[in-house]
Amino acid sequence: MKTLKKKRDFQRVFDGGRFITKRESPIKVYALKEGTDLMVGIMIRKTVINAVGRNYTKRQIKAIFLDLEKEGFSGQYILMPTKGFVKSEFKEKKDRLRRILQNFHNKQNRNPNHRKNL
RNA sequence: CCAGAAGUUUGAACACUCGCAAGUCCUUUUAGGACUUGAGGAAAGUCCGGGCUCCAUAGGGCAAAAUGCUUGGUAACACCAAGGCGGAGAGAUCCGAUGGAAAGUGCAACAGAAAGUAAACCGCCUAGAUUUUUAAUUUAGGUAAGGGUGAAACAGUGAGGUAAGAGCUCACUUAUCUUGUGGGUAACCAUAAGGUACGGUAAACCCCGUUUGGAGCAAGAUCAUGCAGAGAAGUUGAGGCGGCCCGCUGAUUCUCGGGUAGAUUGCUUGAGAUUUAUAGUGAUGUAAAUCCUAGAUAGAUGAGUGUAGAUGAGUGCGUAAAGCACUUUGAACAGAACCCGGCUUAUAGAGCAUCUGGGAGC
RNA sequence: GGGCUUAUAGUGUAACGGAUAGCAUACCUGACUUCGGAUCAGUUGGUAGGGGUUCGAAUCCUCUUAGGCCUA
Repeated sequence: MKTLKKKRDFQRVFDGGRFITKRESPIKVYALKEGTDLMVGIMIRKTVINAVGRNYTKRQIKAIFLDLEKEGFSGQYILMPTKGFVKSEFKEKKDRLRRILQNFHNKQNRNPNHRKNL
């Protein structure tokens, strides 16, 4: 797992990718299916929580994505957590993120077949 | 035992799995392995003061700003200690931007007669006039003792004195000034004599004393990468010393357009830490020994699970308190970014030692 | 890193240290109307939070909180 650091990395994801979560979801995820590596960028607003909390969520998300990498996920993601996500438990966070990524991957794999059938 | 006051220390343990940064070593070679180390008392706010770097070795004047009892401490301070004075409290103790109002200017709503070189509303007294004549009205004076207003009204009490009164006089008291004496380094305190009764506000302007050159690690130094030049001013002094003038310096500077934006250093050995001795009421100083203890760069220093578990809540036993058992909950404020000394603000809980008042027992 | 500045009713704004903190609009109540709007009458609601100076503070000083702007 690697982290997105430079401004141009973020810009590339924003240009090529799209939102894969619903509007009322507590965490917003921007995704781009590209390459075999798993890359994550994290954006937390200053108004959401103080510096200690921001670092804490960042570490938790890193730990979650390390596990997800072992399960075989790939792609480039930008995460934007809100207050609801930050205050939830570790297990909730992990389940939610895994579900989001699974949905995204299933759609990516299914869509070409779907078109052929039509 | 209850109620308070003030100080200081600490501020989340163990095991397993996975993972981050720096350094050292090893293997193989630019990846992997082993070992060691890795966030606070406030790292925060950025409110003061310094170090360090560049600009004159940081110079003079004006302006501006800060500060304001005394002595000491310190690299320095708007910090700290001890003391003086004033205020709060029954006390331990706490609070104080605490120089000058007799250099000048201003301000004081409402109320009140009057808010400052003054003042007569009611009242008191004297004289005259009129009338309804031991009284009332009115005119001219005297009067700050009494009333009422206000946050604040030119000293308080008593006696004498007087037409009535008044520091007008006297005694004691209060405040303050001058001089002397004694104590204290000093702020100041005590006391004697003589004078005075001169209001408040400077966190209003102001006056007086003291202090302050500017910029900030994106300071500054070095190496790479990249591009395209054009115009204007300038040794008859551009620009700089970021408020202005003097003074100093002495060749580049400005505008438009184009281009690159990576790395090294500064960077952690320091007004350092710990222990002991010693000087001092204390802040703090001195000496010796030992130790080296984060240096990231969108920002590392951890994540999960389990054990144990402060505290809170509930239930049961118990007359009640204390206590015991079971269930559940599962730990405050907060993240270094050049470095130090303070201040301020946030902070669950735990420990240590001290003082005051009250109650009960011996 | 270094400076400056703001906070007044739901909203937009006034206010010399002395007011019961003003004005507009919105909200609410009543009248008018068959009903609604417009109109008329009336009510509610506020100095960002602590502490100090002063007889008296929205105003002066100071700390905190939340914004905004300039600059390197």
